Amino acid sequence: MHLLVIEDERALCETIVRSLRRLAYSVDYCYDGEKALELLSVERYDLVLLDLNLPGKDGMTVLRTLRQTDRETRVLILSARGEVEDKVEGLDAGANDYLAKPFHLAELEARIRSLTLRQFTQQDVLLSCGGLTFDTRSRTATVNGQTLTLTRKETGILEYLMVHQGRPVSQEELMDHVWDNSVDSFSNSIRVHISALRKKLRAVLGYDPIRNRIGEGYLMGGEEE
Amino acid sequence: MHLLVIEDERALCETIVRSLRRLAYSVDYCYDGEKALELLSVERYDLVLLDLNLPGKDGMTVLRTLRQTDRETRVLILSARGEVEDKVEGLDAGANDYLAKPFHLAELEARIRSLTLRQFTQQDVLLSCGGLTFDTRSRTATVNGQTLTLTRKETGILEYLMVHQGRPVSQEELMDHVWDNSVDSFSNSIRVHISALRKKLRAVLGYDPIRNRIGEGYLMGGEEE
DNA sequence: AAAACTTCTTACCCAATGCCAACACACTCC
DNA sequence: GGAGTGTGTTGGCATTGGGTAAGAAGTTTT
Repeated sequence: MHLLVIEDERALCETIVRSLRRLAYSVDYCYDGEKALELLSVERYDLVLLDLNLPGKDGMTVLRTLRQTDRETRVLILSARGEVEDKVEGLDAGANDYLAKPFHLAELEARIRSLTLRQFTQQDVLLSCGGLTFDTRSRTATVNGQTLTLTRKETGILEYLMVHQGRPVSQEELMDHVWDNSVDSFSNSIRVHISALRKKLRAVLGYDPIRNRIGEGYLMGGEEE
Repeated sequence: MHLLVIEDERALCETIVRSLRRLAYSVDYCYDGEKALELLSVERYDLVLLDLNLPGKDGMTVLRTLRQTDRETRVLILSARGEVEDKVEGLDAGANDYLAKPFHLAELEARIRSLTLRQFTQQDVLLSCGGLTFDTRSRTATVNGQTLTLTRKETGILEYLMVHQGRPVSQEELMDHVWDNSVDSFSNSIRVHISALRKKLRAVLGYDPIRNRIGEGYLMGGEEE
């Protein structure tokens, strides 16, 4: 874990840094806002401990500037100002926590643990193949920025094929994964949907990215020809 | 946003619930730990406000039990016990924040915003999409300065869609997050509220910012076509 | 307790979607 | 080449999902 401590009271700063380093965190620190922004623009921190009363650019300015470009880095405000309005302002400006001075190191450390533990974040997974891109979060397919309008089944088929790129997928397998309730497999509805999907893809891509291997199934990706 | 308040002091519980509902949150509540665990095993909440001093199973037990199976749901502890050791214990047991009583509603609300919003979205207090802005602080929607008058459900739906911009949100998901008590999903009340919301938005924006993808859900933001 | 507003239910409409049948095509094996 | 099997395409039709209006049933406000 890489932390940054921004605190102009040297003694306090050193106390914090020392105790965090003892806990095996990797800690940078600085005493003013300018330096802080400089560090923040170069390094990537997991968590920033930010004092509000800083010489030069004050803490709120640092926070707002940071948040213009970076929403991800966690920020814990440390401030002598413990009024409700200050807390509300700090949190609404994008801080993840607000601890009023004076505080106990034990509490600070507990809050740091809580903030650095958080796993996630669910980022969009982009599948791509040829000029085709599929965003699994918004469940849309795009070809150089242009969104395709696909029906539900078409979307489901395309997603499944793109997830399993390079491997032939049998009709039966598609039935099982794209259809809710196993329908009788004598129907040719899959072929109908594949057909519609191909038509749309061909219209935009200029070629058909879905290949068929007789008896095996449908296949996207894999080697080129 | 779907919240659960667990607090045995009836008066306080009601105060909190009422003030949150006024902000158009969907709020469930209960007075003891057993009931809480029951609710938590059935419903899916965005955030849980947890008192520690509960009859029956106490708050820490509830938290630990929850965390055995669910690391995702956010928990904010509200406690009369403000000692450092209590805070450390609560946070280390998996709470995401700890607020000592007595507290100001304004601070509670700010911390709720911090915990519910930043989990999903990159944005802070103001969510925007098209010409539409949603202020998560006052929980009101505006179009170039003009405030829309929305009902509670409309506000809840709009907020949820705006927080999850770029992703289709199913009717079922809306049911879970905007409605307090799960209603049978055969009802089309969602469609009715969506219809009303769209009418209001259309009147002011001149277009409908809510798109529908049949079988998938409703969608705001994302690319244009 | 009436008034005003919000929410839910019912009912009906329309359009998007998926299914089927029928047929065309391609490949393989003889 | 012909028979057989697997696949592609099309258009019609039934179904489903979603939109809206109107009124009933709750809520909150006055």
